[in-house]
Amino acid sequence: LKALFNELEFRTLAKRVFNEPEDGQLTLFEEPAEEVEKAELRTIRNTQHEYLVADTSDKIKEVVEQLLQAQEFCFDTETTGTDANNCELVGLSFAVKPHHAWYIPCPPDYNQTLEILQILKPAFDNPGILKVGQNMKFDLTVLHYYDIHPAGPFFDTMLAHYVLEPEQRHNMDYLARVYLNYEPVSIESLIGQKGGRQGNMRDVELSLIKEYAAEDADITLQLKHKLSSLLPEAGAEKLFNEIEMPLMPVLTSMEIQGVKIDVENLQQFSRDLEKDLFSIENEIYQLAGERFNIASPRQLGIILFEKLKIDDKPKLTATKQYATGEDVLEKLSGRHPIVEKILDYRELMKLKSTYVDTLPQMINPRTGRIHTSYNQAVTSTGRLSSTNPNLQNIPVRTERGREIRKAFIPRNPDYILLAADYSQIELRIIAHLSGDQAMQDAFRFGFDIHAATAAKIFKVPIEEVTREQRRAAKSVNFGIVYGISAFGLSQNIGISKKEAQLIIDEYFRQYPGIKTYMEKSIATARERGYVETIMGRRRYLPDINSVNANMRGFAERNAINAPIQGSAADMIKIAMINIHRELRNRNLNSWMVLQVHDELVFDVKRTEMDVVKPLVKEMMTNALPLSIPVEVDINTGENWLEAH
DNA sequence: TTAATCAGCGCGTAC
DNA sequence: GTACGTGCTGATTAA
Repeated sequence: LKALFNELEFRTLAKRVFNEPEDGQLTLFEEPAEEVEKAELRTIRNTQHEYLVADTSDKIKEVVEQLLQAQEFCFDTETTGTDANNCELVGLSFAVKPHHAWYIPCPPDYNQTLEILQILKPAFDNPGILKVGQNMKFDLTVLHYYDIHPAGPFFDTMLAHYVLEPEQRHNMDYLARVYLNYEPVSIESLIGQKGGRQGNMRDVELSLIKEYAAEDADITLQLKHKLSSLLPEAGAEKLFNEIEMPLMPVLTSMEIQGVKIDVENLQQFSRDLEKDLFSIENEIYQLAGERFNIASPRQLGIILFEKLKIDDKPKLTATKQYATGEDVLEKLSGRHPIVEKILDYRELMKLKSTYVDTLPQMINPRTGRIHTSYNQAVTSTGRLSSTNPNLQNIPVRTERGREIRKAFIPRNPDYILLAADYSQIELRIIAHLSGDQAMQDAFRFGFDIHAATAAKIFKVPIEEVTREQRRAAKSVNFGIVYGISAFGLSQNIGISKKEAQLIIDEYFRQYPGIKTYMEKSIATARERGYVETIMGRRRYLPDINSVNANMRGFAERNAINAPIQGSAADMIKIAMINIHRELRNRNLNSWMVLQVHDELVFDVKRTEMDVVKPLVKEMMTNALPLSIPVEVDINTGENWLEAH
């Protein structure tokens, strides 16, 4: 089993950026500094507390009485693993006031645990009580399998901190150190270090697990009080209460539903890929004159650039290896027939190892479906992310890649998939935020925006735009969304930096409002230290005044990109909340199952399609009205590709 | 000494 | 611009 603390450990090391302006407290997370700080942190050993075990039905009833009298209670689940859709409940902890908490152990016998939870149910069901927790999606999912479906309102400390400090980390241990100067009992002290044969919560002695679990509920409740007082001054209350908190149970539902996969189809595809890979592999060995590991960039680089010498001044990577990325190989594809074979090999290998062979292994034995995990507190812009597996990067671009989308199917023959996606949402948001007349007109007239842009920057009538011109214009529009640099654009469409700059200059002449808006975004970041989305989601940009031009440039592109990408995220989140509410209020048997940034996928009961399709379209279109039209493309199909 | 594990990196997928 | 996963590789840790 993996360490349970992974449940809350979301950020990669590389993502840690510590630029806390106010008090500098947050700089204590470099490992050595952490050791120094440890001495000053309070712990369970030097902090007064009363943590009680409730292990009889009478004692549990007493707990419920206390919960029902409270305005809010905090709860936490202890489980046998980190996969909420496939683990067992080991115990629950509750807190209603600081330094006091109860722990209720749950036996391995499912029915006995069900009985315990039935006693607790009135507290969970009561909509007059605020339920507090840390990463509550996990707990709600676990409880779902025990027939407990807690009613809101909710307060998730992880999400509260996410709206306050989106770039920081949000796990409980971190929050406890920063906001309470407290270091909680580590999970490792209970179940051992991560790497080796880590133990199981089920096997931890009651007295130990009680202290750990009760402390979690206690600390989380204390954090709630700190964080809730910080929300108003950060202008984050509305975002928290009207978007992130209501979205949390929606994501819980989506994860629980999961999506069905056509395993036979994938297995056949895997055999096809294997055959093709085998022959490509042998062709490569023939052309190279020797066998080597094609999947090793290092070995491949040596073959291409030292043995075959297909380039006399090969590009190098950060670590001085030969660069063999797709863009590099693409440029060399005329030099030697091996290059195209390598590109083919790469594509097929990627599909096979990342998707075709992996997805079937991710099927949950309990449900027979795939349950991704949406992370609601990881991106600095407000987007969601998806892991285990990541269902937000399923291929769509290439012919063979699209085969994988065909394997996403409805749950049973009574169902059909519905996919709805926003058309050009980020460009529309720029048009809205900037007020640029020309771009607004293009959307109001319903033009193909890339063709319209091409017509403008190449000064030709829109009907005479060539495919090449449209392609270039599309890249420029993409670049605009990302906070364009001449370098980035030149890389993208394979022209010189100078030519790219000319195109950008012309773009800004044609869309002057866009240029002004970008300058304004950067100015705002300089003045206030942050930029924000339509819903007031902030992104702090401490590097905006950096003396380092690279860092400053990066911050400036973020100042442009964050409100755009983030406002699109706000919009689809609002749509998701509204759609989910309507589907459930009407007791429909159709379900939202996937979100891919600008797209929602539903598993729809065929008999309900007449209701669901217009509902989805309406709710997405009007989630966050803009000064220009919002368009939603919507389709149905027997698989995700067909519906797309 | 050897085997297992970890972490960083190159790469490639999505929007 | 925002993410996540896989495989390779060299370094570190455990047996």
